Amino acid sequence: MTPVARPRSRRGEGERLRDEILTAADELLVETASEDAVSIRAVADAVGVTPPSIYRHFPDKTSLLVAVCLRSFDSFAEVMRDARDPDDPLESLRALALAYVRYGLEHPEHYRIMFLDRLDLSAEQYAEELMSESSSFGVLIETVRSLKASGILRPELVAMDDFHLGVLLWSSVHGLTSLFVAKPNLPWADQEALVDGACDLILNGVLKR
Amino acid sequence: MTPVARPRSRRGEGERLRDEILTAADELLVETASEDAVSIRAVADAVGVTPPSIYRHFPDKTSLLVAVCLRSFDSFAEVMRDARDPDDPLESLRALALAYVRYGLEHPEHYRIMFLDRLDLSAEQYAEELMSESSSFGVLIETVRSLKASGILRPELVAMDDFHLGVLLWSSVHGLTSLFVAKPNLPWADQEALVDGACDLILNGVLKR
DNA sequence: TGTACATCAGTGAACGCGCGTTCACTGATGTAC
DNA sequence: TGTACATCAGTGAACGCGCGTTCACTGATGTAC
Repeated sequence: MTPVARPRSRRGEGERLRDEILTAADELLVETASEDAVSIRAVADAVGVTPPSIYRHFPDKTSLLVAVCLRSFDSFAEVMRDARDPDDPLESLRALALAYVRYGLEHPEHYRIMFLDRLDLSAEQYAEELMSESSSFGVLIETVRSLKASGILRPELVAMDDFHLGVLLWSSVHGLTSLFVAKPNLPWADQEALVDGACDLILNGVLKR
Repeated sequence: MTPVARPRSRRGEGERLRDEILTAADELLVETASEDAVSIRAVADAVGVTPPSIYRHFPDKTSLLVAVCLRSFDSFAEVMRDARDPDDPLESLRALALAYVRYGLEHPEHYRIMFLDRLDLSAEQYAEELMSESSSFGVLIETVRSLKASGILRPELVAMDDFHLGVLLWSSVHGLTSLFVAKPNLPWADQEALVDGACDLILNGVLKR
């Protein structure tokens, strides 16, 4: 509402606005806790620019949201990379699981657009995301390989495709996280204990007898 | 668009419209595969009635959606009740898991409004839903109790709160299901194999060594 | 060094749309006398 | 048996809103000569 003074970018620095738009969209998402509140007009307002300016950088609203989503993937992947323990694959798995759930609880709106909402990337975009070593899934796959190599996994799992096993582990933590994020009114009682329980369940399901 | 002829209900049968509204909203949800398409106006149109008529039966749009959601809970619970095997708790667990994922894949829009979307019931509504023996969660809890009684579970799990253990099992299948439903473009390769893998993981995590 | 000009970042006004919701109403139907 | 009337199911028209998007434009800025 209150117009923000924003100086026009210098010639050749037009791309700066693109970044400001993404940042504003992201902040809007977090502050309003609602994807619906991230409208072209609201973003333009937040940046201090008129709506048509957005179209100079994004062909339509969906592209803007996808860009916000890709940004989230990056920051989420960074959290995952920081969480892993390169020396101990089992410890790494546990640490990743805990960091994963924590990220969801601390950034519910980001978690939503990445993993819960209707907003779906193209198969190609996903393929690229999954293949990248530095992506969150890449970090998981790396851990899967270390686990296999360490010889502590059940043999059926060692024989399993990396991607396949990665998805199973992912979905195990995603289940609890997405329920927490999507249905905060459910009487969870003790979320932390549930997370611990989920970790134990995964580890017990995964380790050799 | 084409006006549907709908005769006015007789005196005292006004409640019939309420049912027609819910059915129309449900069909709209399924046909358009989009919660956004379920607007007061679209529902009124589908029933063959003017928008203000909706307000005779629902105070606002959210109440209508909640009613649709509660209906979904009922039909989903019926599927779960039919899936269980009263004689074999372990078989029951596996059957529930398979039926659960299948339901999600076959009714993605219902799955969405029940477990993925922003639409959140009140804590009281959830408590009632969870407490009911005939609800889907009630069926799960019943299976949890049989499992505990059968003596095949790991002792830590037997010591665990029923609700707690129920949530863990629930979240295990919800993880995969919600990913399938929310992100159909992800290159899943073989969904069925993943479901089998998830079941095995759960059973291995849950059974005595 | 000065100036004409192309380029570029952004504007202002408007488009048509569908939405949730409110309001005063109408007209068929069952009921009381 | 006939009629006045209250009730009830639903209507018609309108409200104000915010949305995505398009269009022709403006005016500052760097550059070529």
